[in-house]
Amino acid sequence: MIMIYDSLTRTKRVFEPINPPEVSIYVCGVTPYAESHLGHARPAILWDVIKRHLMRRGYLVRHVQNFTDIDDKLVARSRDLGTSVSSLASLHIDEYVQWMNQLGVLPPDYTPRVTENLSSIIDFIEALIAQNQAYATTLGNVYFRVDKYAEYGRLSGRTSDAGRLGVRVELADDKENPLDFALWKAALPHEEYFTSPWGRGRPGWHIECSAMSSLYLGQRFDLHGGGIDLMFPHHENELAQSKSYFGTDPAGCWVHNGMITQGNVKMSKSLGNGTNLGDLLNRYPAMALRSYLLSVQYRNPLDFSEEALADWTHGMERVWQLWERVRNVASPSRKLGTKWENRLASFEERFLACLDDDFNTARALAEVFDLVHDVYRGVNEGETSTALGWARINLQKAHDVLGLLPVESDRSMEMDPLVTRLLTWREQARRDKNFLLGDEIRVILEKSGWVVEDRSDGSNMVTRRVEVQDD
RNA sequence: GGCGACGUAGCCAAGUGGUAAGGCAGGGGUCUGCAAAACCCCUAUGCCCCGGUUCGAAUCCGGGCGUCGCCUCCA
Repeated sequence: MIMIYDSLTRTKRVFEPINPPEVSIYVCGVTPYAESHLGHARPAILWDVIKRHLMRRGYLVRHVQNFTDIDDKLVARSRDLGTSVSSLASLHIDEYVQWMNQLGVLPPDYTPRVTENLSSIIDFIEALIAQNQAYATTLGNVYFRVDKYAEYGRLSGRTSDAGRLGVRVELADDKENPLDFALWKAALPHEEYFTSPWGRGRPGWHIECSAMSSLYLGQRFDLHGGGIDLMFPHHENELAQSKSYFGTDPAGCWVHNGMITQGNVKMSKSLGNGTNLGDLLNRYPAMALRSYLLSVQYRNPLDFSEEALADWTHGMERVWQLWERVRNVASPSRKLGTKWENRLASFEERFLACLDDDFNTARALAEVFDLVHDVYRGVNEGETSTALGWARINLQKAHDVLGLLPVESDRSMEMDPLVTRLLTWREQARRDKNFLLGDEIRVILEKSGWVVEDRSDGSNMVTRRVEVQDD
């Protein structure tokens, strides 16, 4: 039984898919007018975990995440840069896809772009006009008629009292009501445009999601995701559009993730205070970053600090170290009946139960650390092969859903031939008991970022040091 | 001003009525040529403050104080 918190009803409820065993998911993606920052990785990783967990629980998942590849910011920025909207969007989409790939995020089944779905969007708008739920103006704009939609404000908890809702809403000359929002915006003479029954222009921000979610998933789908900052106005408007058109709630459950802040200030592209993902991925193992974002329950805000990330990475290194030791060991063959073994045998049950409860990845990760502890308890009792066998099985199971073990791209730290030579030289020195020389070589390697650790069996392990940037 | 979150050890963070998960840092050990790593043990009589409900509250209710998000593009 999976429990999920629904932002619309503000309750945690048992998840019951509309059409089991299928689960349909629509997540609001990014507007690729600038580089993605850490905040964009949170929903991507969250939904990746949700998807993997649902699949582990036997569901067939269909996952759609859009790209808003046309909007005011893209138009403005591409003009500033002297490039086209589509090439600016493609640049940032490609980068986003590459970073998500590094973070182990499985690609959504569909990643529709607004510019590739204009006919569906225009059809949707025409239908709303036909229902008298929207109106076109002489300026070539089309607006949604909020007054005609009684439930406006249901999702965000705002009343449709214009005096409150419209305090800071920009008044447009051709709106009947300041609360009305654009479904189609007329292009200015110098702007890129698409043609429509209302003239040259582009879709409003919210209509794309109503059109594309229904196109790819149907009038009703199971889960709708996005950042909490999208709840109003974006999701409120989207709900209004879809409910008006179809007469039913589009989503069975609305799932909103909390914001990532830095120094308690929200990261945002417009503020320019976002921590660049590419930079972080260069300096930390991708799985450290991924698991760090999962170390806080998704609805809570996550205040990012480099120090916290570095601390978290140290903790994860213990898990990775155990994985290195067990990745090729055999499955346990004997049944001992000890307490630690029983816990190892029931690990997955507890692990999945954590995720069943509103995808509590923080608790699931705590189970992983407990798992490490239980394994060593077995090792310390002399039952090494049984304990390590369980470690391999359980770490793999945790990894399958959470994604936390090193991937090949992380391990691609090909050593410089010079580093290899130094290591060989140092080994010879140690064999000759020339520890003074050996230590000197270790210092040299450390200065160039390679940490050498000697093991008790005579071998050694070389790792690249995680660099914590000062300030 | 309206709507909504949150405040748990030095730091990060779970926990929605039953007597404080987990991680980092810190202290003490084991192991090691040394070092590091790894492993073991220890570390909040208390959960922002004040009242209340209850046999029992970090958890529920009321009132404070503080922080943040949304109301404008935003994951």
